[in-house]
Amino acid sequence: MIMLISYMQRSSKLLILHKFISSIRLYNSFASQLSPTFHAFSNVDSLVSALITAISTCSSISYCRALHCRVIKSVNYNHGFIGDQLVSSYVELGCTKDALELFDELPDKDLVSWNSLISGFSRRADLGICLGLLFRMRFEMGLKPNEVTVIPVVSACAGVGELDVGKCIHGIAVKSGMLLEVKVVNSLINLYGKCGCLEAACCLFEGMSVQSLVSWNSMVAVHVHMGLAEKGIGYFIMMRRAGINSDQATVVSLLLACENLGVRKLAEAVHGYILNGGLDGNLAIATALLDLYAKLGILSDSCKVFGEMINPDAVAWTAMLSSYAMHGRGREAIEHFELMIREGVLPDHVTFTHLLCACSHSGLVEEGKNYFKIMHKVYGVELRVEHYSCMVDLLGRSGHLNDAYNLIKSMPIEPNCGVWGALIGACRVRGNIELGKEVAERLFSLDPSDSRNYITLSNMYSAAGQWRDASKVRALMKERVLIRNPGCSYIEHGNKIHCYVMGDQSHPDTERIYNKLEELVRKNREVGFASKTEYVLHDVDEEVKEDLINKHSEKLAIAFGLLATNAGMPLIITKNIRICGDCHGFAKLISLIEKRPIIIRDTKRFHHFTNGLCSCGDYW
DNA sequence: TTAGGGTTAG
Repeated sequence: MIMLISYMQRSSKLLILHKFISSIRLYNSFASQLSPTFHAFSNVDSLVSALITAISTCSSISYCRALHCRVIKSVNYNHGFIGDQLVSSYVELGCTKDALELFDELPDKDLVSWNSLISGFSRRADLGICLGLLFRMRFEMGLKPNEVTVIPVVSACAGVGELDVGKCIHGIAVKSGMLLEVKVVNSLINLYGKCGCLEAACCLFEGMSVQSLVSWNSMVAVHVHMGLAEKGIGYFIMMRRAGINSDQATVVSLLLACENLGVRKLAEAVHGYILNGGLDGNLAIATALLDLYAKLGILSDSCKVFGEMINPDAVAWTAMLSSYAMHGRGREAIEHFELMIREGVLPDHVTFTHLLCACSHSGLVEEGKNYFKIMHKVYGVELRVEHYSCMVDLLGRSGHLNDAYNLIKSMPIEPNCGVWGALIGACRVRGNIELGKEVAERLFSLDPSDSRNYITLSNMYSAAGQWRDASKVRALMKERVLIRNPGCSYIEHGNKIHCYVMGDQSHPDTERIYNKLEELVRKNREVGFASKTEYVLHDVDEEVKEDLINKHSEKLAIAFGLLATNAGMPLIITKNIRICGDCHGFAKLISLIEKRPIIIRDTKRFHHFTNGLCSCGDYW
């Protein structure tokens, strides 16, 4: 209980809850907007029924207000629970203040009224309001929560990762004997799974007398969500063996598992499963598939899936926009966004995150600035911290470091690690050590455990030849027991993922790979390519530097790919960190000399190398 | 009750 109260005190949004609104709002100004069809009803019951249908399906705030006005004029809020329906629609449309004000005005609220409002705020992942309502319902009204109350509250806890609060609700559920209800257990499986307590999730699952399709789906989903794709697929197999038929939620989780594993063969198999089951018309599945193909490097397939969609929604449009952004197609991303607007689909905050990111990746500074300026004014989308991160990246990487810094200083919200991270990244690209050092200090205090901050600063010093400063940062890392993950490159071939680290000799074909690599290095030299040894961030002789750089993991993966696949076949390689500048130049030339398209994905984006050029236009 | 789009740094 103390835990719940402390959470409520932390949530400032609860202030809204305690505001008592006594006067009825003046909705009369909206009366004129009412559809004349409502005047035709002589019987009140039929009018209420028509109004309820209209309210539950209305998609605009102004129309909802107009309907509300009609309700005030003609009927009682309790008639057919029309008041509850209005409250639910206000929440769905994002008018949370209107919803809470109207809710307080409703004369006879029962358990269903409270539950439907809690459920609405749960869908908005607003745990603070959910808990506030739960308390008011329990202690002001004396109503005892039932399963329908508990499930959305648990779901909201899972949504925001509030495990401790979720555990309290779990306790309430146990005391009230709600654990016999399958849906309650399912919501708890989801809570524990999402919060990383897979053991607790499994324990609940095993303890169920009957597991429903949703219970199985939850087990697949939570494992995939935690990065354990193989285990998630394992649950899918067990589910099929238990004779449970999958549905769209299962398939979406399977697609996410494919993304997690990065295996194209598996993705194609799941795509076949989707086509066989006639599930390709499902929008959520098609969106997940589109996104998966983009993340596997096959943008043309993403475009194909998007082209076949009927009435794509904002999520589908955004997934396609993000795919263009990820592949460095800034201009196409902008065209796609403009088309989305012309088609009448409203963009949201995620759409703008990708749009700004697309501008940033392609160096479209003026376009990005313009979208940032109008996103709230024209489209009503609130500026979030991630939008600032994108803008800092856009300004900083294009060389306007001071503008980027000034933007951070002018932020009306607290800049987080993401924003400062974008700035330090730009400092590294632009070689501004002074500012980089200052930003690194901020990052060290904001999150001392993130090894990336130390590595970036150390690499900046190394690139400038300040070896002593670089080693000081490394020593600090060691002192704080922070580990650096080695850079590695992956390439899929023959139902296997082949992984290489720098200087790797573990592959059975090592000798052939190194011979091929030597040949490639020689060919590159013959056409005048000199190794960019400044990318070797170790204080060693020039000769050793050249030897080290020629054994980078992406070069080994390229050599293996050329040996293992037929002439002309594209090579798709994934890296766990950013591609190095020398390897970028190397891949460009190899794509020309060997006549091979090479696609390299680093942590987030793709570089498409064809005929000696890269899709990023060397802007990255 | 489960499921689709999330930027920025190694």
